Amino acid sequence: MRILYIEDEKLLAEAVIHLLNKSDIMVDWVSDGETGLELALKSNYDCIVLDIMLPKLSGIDILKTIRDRRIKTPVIMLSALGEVDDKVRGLEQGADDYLGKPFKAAELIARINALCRRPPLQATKIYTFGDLTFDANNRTLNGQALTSKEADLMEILIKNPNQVHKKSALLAYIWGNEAITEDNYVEVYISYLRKKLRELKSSVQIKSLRGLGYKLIEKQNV
Amino acid sequence: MRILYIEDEKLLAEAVIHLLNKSDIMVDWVSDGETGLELALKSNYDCIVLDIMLPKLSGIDILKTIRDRRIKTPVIMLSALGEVDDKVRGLEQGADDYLGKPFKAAELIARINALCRRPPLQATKIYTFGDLTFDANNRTLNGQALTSKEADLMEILIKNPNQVHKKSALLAYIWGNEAITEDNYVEVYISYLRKKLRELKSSVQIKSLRGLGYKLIEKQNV
DNA sequence: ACTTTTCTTAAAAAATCTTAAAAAGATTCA
DNA sequence: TGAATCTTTTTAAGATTTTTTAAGAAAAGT
Repeated sequence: MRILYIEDEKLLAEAVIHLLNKSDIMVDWVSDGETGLELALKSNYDCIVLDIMLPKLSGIDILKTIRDRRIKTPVIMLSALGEVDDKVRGLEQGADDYLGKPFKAAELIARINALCRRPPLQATKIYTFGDLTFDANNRTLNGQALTSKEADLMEILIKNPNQVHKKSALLAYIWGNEAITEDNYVEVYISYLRKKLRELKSSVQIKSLRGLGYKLIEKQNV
Repeated sequence: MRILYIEDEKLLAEAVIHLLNKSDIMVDWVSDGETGLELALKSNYDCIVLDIMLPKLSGIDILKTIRDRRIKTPVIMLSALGEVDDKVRGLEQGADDYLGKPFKAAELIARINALCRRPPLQATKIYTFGDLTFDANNRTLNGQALTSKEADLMEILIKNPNQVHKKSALLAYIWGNEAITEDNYVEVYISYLRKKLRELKSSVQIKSLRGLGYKLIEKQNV
């Protein structure tokens, strides 16, 4: 999602942009009305967040112009609390929502999401191999819950089954290459996973290759 | 829509009422401050239009009293043009809008409509999952009132049940990650919600995924 | 047979979760 | 205004689960 944010207070803008980015909202920020209007007319945003007090061209004027041009992008107006006339004029002019300053970023995010009707999306990360289904979001293996480290390990193995994963690579990936020399971490968790595979009576197993590493295979294969 | 109109100039009032009625706005008119205040406190209007110069009790006093009583009905103040002090005082006291006399009825109608227009966010937001019904407008869960933080949390969970919500995400969403590092807030409120779910004897429960977050599930599921 | 590597497990340590309850802050009502 | 009540924030003491550690058993290679 991409929004246009027209705001002249630099510090506020930076803070807000940072938080919006964290919520997967890309922000184009401009600090004066003229540039803002130009972008609003030219580009295709999912939403426009518009401060009312702006240099060169007021938020109300921008709103009026884009609505005159039949651009229906949702607009959220911002203004200092108490500037009642602005609020009224904004809504009359076709703003979709209004937020008084100061506001919580969380509320702005909620309103942007509400206006854009974007269901908070989460990529489904589900992998299968043989009779195994690993759900990386829920950290379950055929429904059975895994701990985080177990899940980390299973995710690597099942993403590339039938392929050897070096112990050092697994270690680096899961424990972060903090100069840990303890291969035993990996061995312990491989052991835990094997136990769970046995419990599930899976046809899949973890094969170890001495001196090399591990790979996920189906029992009949070698 | 029904409004209260407090105005001592009979001729003006009659003209205005006539025009408002034409726009489907029902008007209760009183001509003195005391009666006006009484009605404002007792009845439930969509909006109050309040002249400042009134016999017995001034508009400002009325406004102050009803705001002290936490009545949030939108108020539009009227006063002779140029009485800037009145305007300022009115807005300070919590008026939502201000109109100088003489005014055009059309403008008053526009402002009444603007103030009473429900922001698009408040469209009925009712979510259900299992035997739960959460009303995000009233912030009730199966009729039981939730506090605002509880409601924030429940709203996220029930919007996407059976899906893991990371603790950091919940924190960011509800507390607006303002440098708060206390994950414990989320834990505390999860605990409150669980207690209420128990009280409701709901078949829905909040499952925690250690190190990940929480999700709403039906008891039989895993 | 001997060395090295890997496997398994128990239990210690650390991290995380759950609750209760105190403290602080708001709101309501007389 | 001030007492009473409700809500939110903070703190903290267990529970519970996960991770780490460590040591002996098993397997593989030479």
